[in-house]
This record gives sequence, structure tokens and C-alpha cells, in this order.
Amino acid sequence: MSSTLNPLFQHFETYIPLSTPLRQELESRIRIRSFKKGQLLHDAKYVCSESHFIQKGLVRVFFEKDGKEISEYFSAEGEWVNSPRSFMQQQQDIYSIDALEDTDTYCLQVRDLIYLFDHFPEMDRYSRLTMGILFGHFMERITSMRFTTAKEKYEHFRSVYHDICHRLPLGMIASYLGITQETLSRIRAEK
Amino acid sequence: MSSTLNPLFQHFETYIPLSTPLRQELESRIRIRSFKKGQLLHDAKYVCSESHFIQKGLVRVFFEKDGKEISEYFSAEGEWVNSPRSFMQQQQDIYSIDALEDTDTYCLQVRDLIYLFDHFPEMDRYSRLTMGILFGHFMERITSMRFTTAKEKYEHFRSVYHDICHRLPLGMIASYLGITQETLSRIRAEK
DNA sequence: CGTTAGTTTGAGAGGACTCAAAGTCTGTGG
DNA sequence: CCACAGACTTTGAGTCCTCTCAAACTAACG
Repeated sequence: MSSTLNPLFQHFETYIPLSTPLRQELESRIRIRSFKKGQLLHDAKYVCSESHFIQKGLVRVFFEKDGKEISEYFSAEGEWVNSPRSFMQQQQDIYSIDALEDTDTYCLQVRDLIYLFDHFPEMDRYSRLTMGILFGHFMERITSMRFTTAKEKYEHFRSVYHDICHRLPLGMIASYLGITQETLSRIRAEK
Repeated sequence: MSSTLNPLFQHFETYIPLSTPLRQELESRIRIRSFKKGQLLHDAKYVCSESHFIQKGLVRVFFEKDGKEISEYFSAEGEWVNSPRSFMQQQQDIYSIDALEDTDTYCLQVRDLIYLFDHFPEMDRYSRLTMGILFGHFMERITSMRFTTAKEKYEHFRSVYHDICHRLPLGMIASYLGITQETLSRIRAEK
């Protein structure tokens, strides 16, 4: 049985076995969407009602501060992206999401996700496992930001975002790391 | 129906309705524990197999770096605490947890939690809602660490940890914020 | 080929760090 | 009840990293 959703199914199966009924529910509830470079997947003006699994492309979660856009994090192939607090608690939040490259996603509505949680206990397990991993990443990031020089921050960034960092403009990396563009430019220059 | 677990039940009920069967399962699975100031709730040497809901007291999640103890975060009354990555993925991690005051907890084994997840779908909802909130806090913390002076970091800390910051020694707050003790001392002095 | 976004380079200022030493608090034992 | 040890906090001086402001350079796109 082949499906356009195969990449997503494979992702799920690294965490839980996928029963046929769950497969079918996913098939019927997930919508394929495409975004051009620069297009918004989510606008902070609204409550975030959908989550995207990135099949191809690269996106950035960002917010505005003092008129400048600050990168919160980046997501690429094989990852879910949404405005976490907005999506999970169904309230407004500061984050928008835009495509840094032409991007194709599998799009799931929050109401469909809730349906899946209610009817497929294995989805709970999936959620628990993946959130646990995200937690680890968050904690690691916080640690890497506290006791490190700008250079070490950048090196940690390169190890975490190894395969996508060359796809990101310098300014976005700088704001992600909480350093200025100039400093990052100088760090890169000195090697 | 009254129970020594009332504070915990009340906590749950801010997120989900608590059915009688779930109440009973919690009653039978949760163990009350007490820790003296300075005692470890969890040692990084081991995989974290239990989660503590703090009924009374104050604890700190910390790790060692260059021979010094770095505070990752603090938890007080009404919060769950464990070594997140270790507990959720059942693998070793760097964090230990100790009691900063005499502390009483409701202690739940990971196997019991899994049982509850498997048999009480409302627990999934609880997990989803509370993790969503934690996510928000993590993101806010990351933001507050990137573009702020030591003074602003401390002020953000005071707003988040409003009612416990006076219970914490200065050095622990400094390592939490990623600044030196000396700097924090000077910040406090200037007001 | 010109406009604009993105990146690099330079100079000066300031915040936070390090190292060092003095001061304060707390609990224990005489 | 006082004295003292050890932990914690404060203060000082000098250094360095990163920031800010400014300007030149480069790349990308219509």
C-alpha cells in the first residue's frame, strides 16, 4: 500500500506502530499544502489552528521585537511546526511562521488532532515521546545560551542545525543566537 | 470524600475532571515522600524513574559544569519535578534534583504513569495541556535570555519566580540566569 | 543595470567577566 | 552564651567581549 503520505507514516513508525485504521484516518484528515518562499504558514494575528509536517522545504518561527524580526527556531524536512503555545492552548501568541524556501507540508487541523488523540491511544504515546525529545532540545539550548561566548553559541548551532545552517541567511542565525549580525560575521571570518 | 492527596487532585481538576476510578488509581499508586533540606530527589547517576508533585517545599534541578553546580530551574508547591529527558525517555541525563528546603512530595513511578496513560484517556489531555504550558515557559525563558542585560534577566526571573526568589541563595539564581554571582550582587545593590 | 537586501569591516563605548580580598551570616561546639 | 569555621555575599580593579553606530562592499532580482 503506497501513499503520498509515506514520509509522514515513516516518521510515525519510528515512534509507534501504525495500525490500518489510524493510517486511514490520517489519510482522510491530512491535507497537502504548498508554500512559496516568503509565504506565511501562520500569522501571529490569528490563533494557530493547524500544524504542519514538513515534507520538503524550510521554515522559520519568528516574532517581532523593536521592529526587527527575531528567529525563534527553524524547522526542516521531517519535523512538525506550529506556533506551540497558540496551537496547544488555542490562544493568540507572538509567533509567525514563514517559508524560507518553497515548502510542501502535510497539514493537520487541531480539531482533527484532538479527534485522533481521543480515538487512537497510540497517538498519546507518540505525543509523549516526541515532546520528551523536544524538551531535551529546549533544555540543551538554554544551557548552550547561558555560559558560552558568541563563538561557542554558533558552534553549538552548527552542530544542532548541521544540515540546514548553510541554507539560512546570516541575519536570521544571529537573531536566533541572540547576537548581532556583525558579531556573527566576524566569527565566520576568523576561520 | 477527603484525602491526603487533595492538593494533587485540585491541581488535576484545573485541567481535567477527575473521575472516581481515576482518583482511586491515583490513591493506590501515589506514595508520599519527605526529603530533608539538601537531600537528593534524583541523582544523575541513575535513570529517573519517578516524578514528584511538590506538596510543600522547594527543589532545584541542577547539573555540574567545570566542577560547579549550575541551576537549570526551580520547582515549588504545586508543580511536578523530575529529570525530564531521563524520565520521559528512560535514559541517563546530566540533571540531579535536590531539596532546598524540607520537602514533601507525591511520588509517582514512571510505570504507574504509563498505566494511567493507557487506561485513562483524560490523562493524555492533562499531559498535553500541561506540557503546552511548559513549552510556553521554555520559549519565554529562551527569549528573555537572548536580548537582555543581566539586570533584565534578573527582573524577568523575579516576575516568573515571584514568590520563591527570596527563598533562593544568590549563587543559585546567578547560575540559573547564566551570570556571575558578583554581577547579580551588584544588580541587587543598585536599587 | 540599477535597486534593494544582505554581508563585511572599522572604531569606540560599555557591560559583564575574572581575580582578589574583605565582609556577613549561620550553625555548631566549647 | 560566646567563639569560630565554613558558606555565602559584597566590593574593587582591570580586562575583554560584544554591542552600537557608520560606511563600504556584494549578491540577488526584476
